[in-house]
Amino acid sequence: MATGRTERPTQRGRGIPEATVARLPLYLRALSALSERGVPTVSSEELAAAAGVNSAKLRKDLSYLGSYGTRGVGYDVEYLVYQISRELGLTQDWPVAIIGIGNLGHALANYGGFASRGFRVAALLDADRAVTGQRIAGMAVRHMDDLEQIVREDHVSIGVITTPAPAAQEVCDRLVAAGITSILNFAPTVLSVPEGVDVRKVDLSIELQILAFHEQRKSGLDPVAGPVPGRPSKPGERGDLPEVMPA
Amino acid sequence: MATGRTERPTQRGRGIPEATVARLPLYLRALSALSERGVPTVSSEELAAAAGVNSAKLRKDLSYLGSYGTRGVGYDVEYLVYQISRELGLTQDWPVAIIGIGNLGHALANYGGFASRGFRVAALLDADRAVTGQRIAGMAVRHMDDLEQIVREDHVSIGVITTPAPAAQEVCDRLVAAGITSILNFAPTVLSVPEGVDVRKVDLSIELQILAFHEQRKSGLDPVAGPVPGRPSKPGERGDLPEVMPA
DNA sequence: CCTACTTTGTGCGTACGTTCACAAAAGCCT
DNA sequence: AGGCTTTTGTGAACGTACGCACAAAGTAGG
Ligand SMILES: NC(=O)c1ccc[n+]([C@@H]2O[C@H](COP(=O)([O-])OP(=O)(O)OC[C@H]3O[C@@H](n4cnc5c(N)ncnc54)[C@H](O)[C@@H]3O)[C@@H](O)[C@H]2O)c1
Ligand SMILES: NC(=O)c1ccc[n+]([C@@H]2O[C@H](COP(=O)([O-])OP(=O)(O)OC[C@H]3O[C@@H](n4cnc5c(N)ncnc54)[C@H](O)[C@@H]3O)[C@@H](O)[C@H]2O)c1
Repeated sequence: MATGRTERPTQRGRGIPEATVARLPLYLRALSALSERGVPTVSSEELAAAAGVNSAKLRKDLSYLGSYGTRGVGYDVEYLVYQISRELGLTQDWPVAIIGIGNLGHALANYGGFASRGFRVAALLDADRAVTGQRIAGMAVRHMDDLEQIVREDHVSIGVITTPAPAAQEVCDRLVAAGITSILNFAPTVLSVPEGVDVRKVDLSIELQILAFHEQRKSGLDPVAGPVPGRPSKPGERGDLPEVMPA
Repeated sequence: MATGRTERPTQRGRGIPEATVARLPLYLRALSALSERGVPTVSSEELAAAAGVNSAKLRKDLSYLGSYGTRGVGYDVEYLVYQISRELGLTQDWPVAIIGIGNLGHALANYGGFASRGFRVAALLDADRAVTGQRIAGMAVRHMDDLEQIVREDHVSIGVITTPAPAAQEVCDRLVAAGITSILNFAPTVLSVPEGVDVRKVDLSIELQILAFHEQRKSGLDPVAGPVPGRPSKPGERGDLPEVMPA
């Protein structure tokens, strides 16, 4: 999962738990599908199944938003779509800027799924003059020189970083300086940002490594005990590894 | 964060907490950078800073792997790189198949960062005959007809789904039937899989929605309270839609 | 109106994750 | 060798998350 530093001990007063916030989009998606099929109401059991979660969890999550269900009946689909959208801030428009129009930036720029939920690609930016000026998905790639102006004029508040890792921190700093307070980072680096700026990351490599970990477990063999690169080795050492044998 | 269904109550005995597993790749990346710079040892404080976590957490995480540090000194970089790699299963090769070579599949296929950690793109697959046969990154796109054979012959154990959402479950089922037990899903759908198969998802749209939620909070205004679409309302009816006015 | 049934909203026990804080271990210097 | 410094490894306290199970609230039918 791409988990970023959006975490806080959990907000005060009216705060919705972070774990819940992360699931709301899931519910919203399931509800949208129901809505399109013209389904008027849905029970927590059905909705939970569609979202792939436990129904008690779903009910608790929804209860943070308010008491929007009807006992004996379920939830009104349209009404709940609206409430969740509102809570997530999707009733307003969020202009997004994509920085680094290479392989990945290209794919994102061409991606239609963005617009669907109030996220609008407002600008594509790159530092390479061989790239700037190109038109992608009907939009000209602008040069990084124009960053500050673009952010200001288009009220961009979300930046997506798809530059190579070594450039990411620098780009991030510029985005922050330009006034952006939410960043989605695809570069495999830890970004450091001042208080008040949220960073979330999407890291393919980490996801694969987590899968590999479990895959290895499944294949029975414990973490391959093999020739170990000599321990830091003080004086004396135990040479080899644990040597766990699972029967 | 893309969080998938890799969760389990936590393994028995020798089990490493899921949260820890998710951070190991982060430590590994930081350590690799240190290793390249020729740094021989690192303290938990330094490594934690590089990975963007609390040092106590880092030490506890590492302690699950074993007692690999030296008090008063820190951790031997090379040794720790090896231990984490081994634990994650990166000392072996993981052939990966990418299914759905469109915008995103293309970008992934061209991406070099894969190979770096033992993940090898073994096959590119698509259902569209206009796509199959094309060469991408020196590799021919194969047709879905060959899926089972490819999985068998190349020992593919990890599948990456980059098809449109409506096709994802069907593709997933075929992957599972072919023997794949780890799936990374980029399509915005909940996949259902049998016990024993791990699915992790990467969902851009969810990440943006989480950012929007926090962004909205930061902009002061609570979730725009405005004229609400008439509550579900018993009998029939429900008024009209949102009509939010953000002042 | 009253009874039977459905489904929400939530209290509560449990498990999991994070952080503090410190004893114990190791190196270093005299 | 002993004392001083550094830094690990972990016990314990706290906070967050999960899911069961059930009362309360609603619908439906007579
Ligand atoms: N391609 C993938 O499938 C993939 C997958 C996972 C992660 N990533 C990560 O995403 C990032 C982009 O990957 P990619 O394959 O698109 O790389 P790429 O090299 O194709 O594209 C990077 C783009 O960023 C631009 N750039 C470089 N420095 C810049 C700067 N300082 N300011 C603005 N733009 C700058 C370059 O001109 C280039 O157009 C990398 O960090 C990569 O590790 C990519
Ligand atoms: N492009 C992005 O930046 C982006 C971002 C986030 C999520 N996604 C998601 O990733 C997925 C792919 O996006 P995309 O933009 O690459 O779409 P795309 O339409 O460009 O590519 C999809 C590819 O999948 C192939 N395909 C369709 N049905 C198939 C099947 N049954 N078996 C095998 N192959 C099949 C198609 O032939 C096509 O080549 C979508 O689910 C999308 O929502 C894309």
